[in-house]
Amino acid sequence: MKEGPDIAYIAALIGDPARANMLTALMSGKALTVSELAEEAGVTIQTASSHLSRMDDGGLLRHRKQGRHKYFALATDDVAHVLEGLMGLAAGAGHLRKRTGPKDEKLRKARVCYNHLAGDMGTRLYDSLMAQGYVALKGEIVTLTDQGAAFVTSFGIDLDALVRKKAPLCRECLDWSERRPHLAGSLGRAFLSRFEALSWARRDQKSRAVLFSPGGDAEFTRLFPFPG
Amino acid sequence: MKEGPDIAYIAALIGDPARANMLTALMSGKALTVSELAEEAGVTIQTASSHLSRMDDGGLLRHRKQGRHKYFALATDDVAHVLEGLMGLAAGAGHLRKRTGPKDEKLRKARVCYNHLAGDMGTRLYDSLMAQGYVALKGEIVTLTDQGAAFVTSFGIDLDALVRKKAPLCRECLDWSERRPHLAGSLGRAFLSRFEALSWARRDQKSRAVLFSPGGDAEFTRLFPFPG
DNA sequence: TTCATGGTTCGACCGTAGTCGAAACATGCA
DNA sequence: TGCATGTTTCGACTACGGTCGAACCATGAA
Repeated sequence: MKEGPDIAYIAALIGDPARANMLTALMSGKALTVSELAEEAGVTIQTASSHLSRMDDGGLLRHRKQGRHKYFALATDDVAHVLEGLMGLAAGAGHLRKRTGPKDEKLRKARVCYNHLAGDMGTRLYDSLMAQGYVALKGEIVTLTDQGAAFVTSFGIDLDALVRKKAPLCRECLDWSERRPHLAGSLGRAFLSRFEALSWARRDQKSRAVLFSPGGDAEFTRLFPFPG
Repeated sequence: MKEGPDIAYIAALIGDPARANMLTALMSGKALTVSELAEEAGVTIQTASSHLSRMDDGGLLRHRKQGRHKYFALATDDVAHVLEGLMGLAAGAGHLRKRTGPKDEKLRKARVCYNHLAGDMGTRLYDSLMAQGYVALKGEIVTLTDQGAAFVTSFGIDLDALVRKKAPLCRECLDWSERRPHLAGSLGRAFLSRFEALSWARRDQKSRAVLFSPGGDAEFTRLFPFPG
């Protein structure tokens, strides 16, 4: 009857609690097995299997078979982007699944958004890179400046390796807790990896939280000062 | 059990066909009455009323009572943004509600995205403004340059009036058909209004399509040339 | 006041889709 | 080959929620 894409189909796919739990778990960026996702969603393996194949068909997920395991991950960054947007709407409407607690506090400070850093520290990183002239918006695309390239390399990121990949280097991603953009793309991912390699931060095993050590926090603030 | 916002609640709200139809209709940016939306969704007025109040509670809509009419609109630009993202996923997965036809062609060329111009011409406008240095990305925000301000004013847009409003002047919005950003925000809205005022284009009454006249198309291309 | 129109509430019906148990299938290991 | 583990398929149950008819409420016009 109507024109345009069938948004109800996709939204309904996301709109089931069990599936939403799995998708949220996959926002960690890690590929997870059917059993792990069943556990996350609080549902038996059979139902999880059914849900996962439907989301796969719907283009939300991609999978990789490895021996007798089947690993699922979000299909694209776009999917993660939409999920983050939905989180923003849900948070804005005051529909948190759990009232704000200590865990929530950590998530707002720093967390993994698919594969890059989000939350307060994510937006601070982005703002600081902008303010120092390391990244700039050229045309519709966020680009790394010459100074930025030098900085990134000196920071220990193998820029050439990133450039060789097809994936876009820089992208904006809207943060649900800060309601401002932060850095995504392969560079965003590289920054997070580098923070972990330097032992500035480590990922919480049980949630999306990224835990900075006191020393790491200090180094981070030194290198990425507030723009104002 | 899980941390974070309840995305299933919001997604399920969008995921019902009747509600999705109403939301899609509201992407035109026009405020519509209960009866009109019932018509759009192909459902009786009672059920429409129920759906609308639920979406209102969920923060997706806002409403305004006017006499015995009740007008509904999307609550914020963020909602429109997420809907556009969902359309992108649905289109990417090949789930169009109707197979591509002549109407679809027009939508891809130029359409209304909430209140601003989207589709091929929307992204062309944005790219051209960027390339000519009229807008630039400063920090995390898209800003109008001094030259841009002069241009906009000379084009007949009352910039002072826009600035006086609280709403952000420029924003990016991701286009589902082009898969690239275009200009949103109050300036995006103002451009579309100006195109209509100049009779370069008019809105299709029955769809989200924006129909450019041959003359309007030529003027548009002259003023907003391809960046390449 | 009376009437017409737009919207809401109530109650009942019904179908879809989420759920799980059981059994089959697949893969790796000994 | 046999066994253990991971995943899928099948079938049946159930409940949640979308739907509508009917009656009720609200507003504006005559």
